[in-house]
Amino acid sequence: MSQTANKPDQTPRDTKAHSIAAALKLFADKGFYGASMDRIAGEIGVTKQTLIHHFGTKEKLYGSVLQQISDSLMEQLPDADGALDGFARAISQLHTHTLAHSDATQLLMRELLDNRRRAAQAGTWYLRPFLDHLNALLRQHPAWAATPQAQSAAYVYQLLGAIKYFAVSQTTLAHMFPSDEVHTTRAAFTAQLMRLANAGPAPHNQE
Amino acid sequence: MSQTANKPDQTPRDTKAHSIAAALKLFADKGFYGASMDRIAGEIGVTKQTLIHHFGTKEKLYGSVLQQISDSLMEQLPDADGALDGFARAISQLHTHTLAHSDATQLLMRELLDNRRRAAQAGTWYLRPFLDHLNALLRQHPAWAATPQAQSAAYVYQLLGAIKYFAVSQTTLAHMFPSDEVHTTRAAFTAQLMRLANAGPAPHNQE
DNA sequence: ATGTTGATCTACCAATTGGTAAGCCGTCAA
DNA sequence: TTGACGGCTTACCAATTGGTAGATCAACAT
Repeated sequence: MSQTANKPDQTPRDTKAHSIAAALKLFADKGFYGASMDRIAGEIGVTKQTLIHHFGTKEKLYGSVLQQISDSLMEQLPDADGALDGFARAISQLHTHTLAHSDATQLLMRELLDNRRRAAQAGTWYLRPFLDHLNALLRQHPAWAATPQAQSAAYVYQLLGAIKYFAVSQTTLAHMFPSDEVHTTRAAFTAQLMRLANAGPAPHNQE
Repeated sequence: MSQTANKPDQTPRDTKAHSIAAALKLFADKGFYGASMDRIAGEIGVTKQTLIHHFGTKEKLYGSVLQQISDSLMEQLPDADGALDGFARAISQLHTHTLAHSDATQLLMRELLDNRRRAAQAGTWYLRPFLDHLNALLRQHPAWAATPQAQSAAYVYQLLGAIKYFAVSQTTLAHMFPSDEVHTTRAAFTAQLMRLANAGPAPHNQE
């Protein structure tokens, strides 16, 4: 901070990437309204106007963050020609290794909460490509494709549900009960839930 | 709007209740930062200063909202001397009939996301009494009390998880896949998950 | 040298934020 | 009647919000 005027000491082009990273962290931490342009810019040592220069508006910056998350998820999706076992395992790992521990998860949860308002009425539902791709993948697996839309919806339901379910409970529980036993129990329950999710669509059951 | 000066046309004392109701709705919809005092006040036809007069500060208004939710949940908790079956069913109904469809759920989800920051550092974790009570209840049920803290934590984990899991997925899925099949599948999966939750702490399993 | 372009800055701006100060006006007890 | 009090108001306030306008500076092609 407090440079003379310009700062050629760092690669100029990755300011955009730095901005998105900082915005991701702050949006995830404080939400859309809670994170100000000044704060985000200050986090990477530039002024708010630099962000505006690169992204135009706050909404578009937010959109860029979500877009990057969506792209990242897309890249991690397994190929369509893989076996069902490998496919399920890849999805599971995508969740366990990426979604469960990242700021992106927190932001996605916030986005899902705000979804109906901002994303829907703005006409841009950034996770759509990811979900469509997932849908297309599932459609090619006969074992899941009895009713393609329903199956993919159910799967997305489980996936997104798991994202929220795991991530929030993790921090919340750790705050409420700083004990190791909690994690043991949680791990067991998690395993059971994953088994349930991997078992495919829910069968009929009484009551 | 545009009254002369006072407005004795409505009971004066329930302005506080109206304020909390309006604040609940707006906080749930837009989050803490997204809901302004002016907006909340305008929603019930008073000025922002009226809210400040009653609650002191925005944080305290937010706290009052959470407090009321917590109290409401407390009231719906079953008695400690009931049978385990009835207890589990009461909790299940508390979720199904109250939490799954209310603004309170949305607000609680936001609160859980913000929890670490605001509630924790402010020293007021408003759900604490509710959780403590739930903990005490579970402690009195030997079937659950092998490791009381872990069991209650696991149960709270399931309960809070279910809150988020159901509510968010409901609106999100409905937006993504406006189909009836989705709800059918979801209902079946929900039933299975509830069965799992009602079965008590997760047993060990391979992998 | 000379333009051009793009990244960044320093001013500003109107609007909105949460909050203070002081007063008005009913109700109700004395 | 009087006076205290609580509910609610109209001013204000400093700070912060997202965003605009214009200038500076480096890089790079001509």
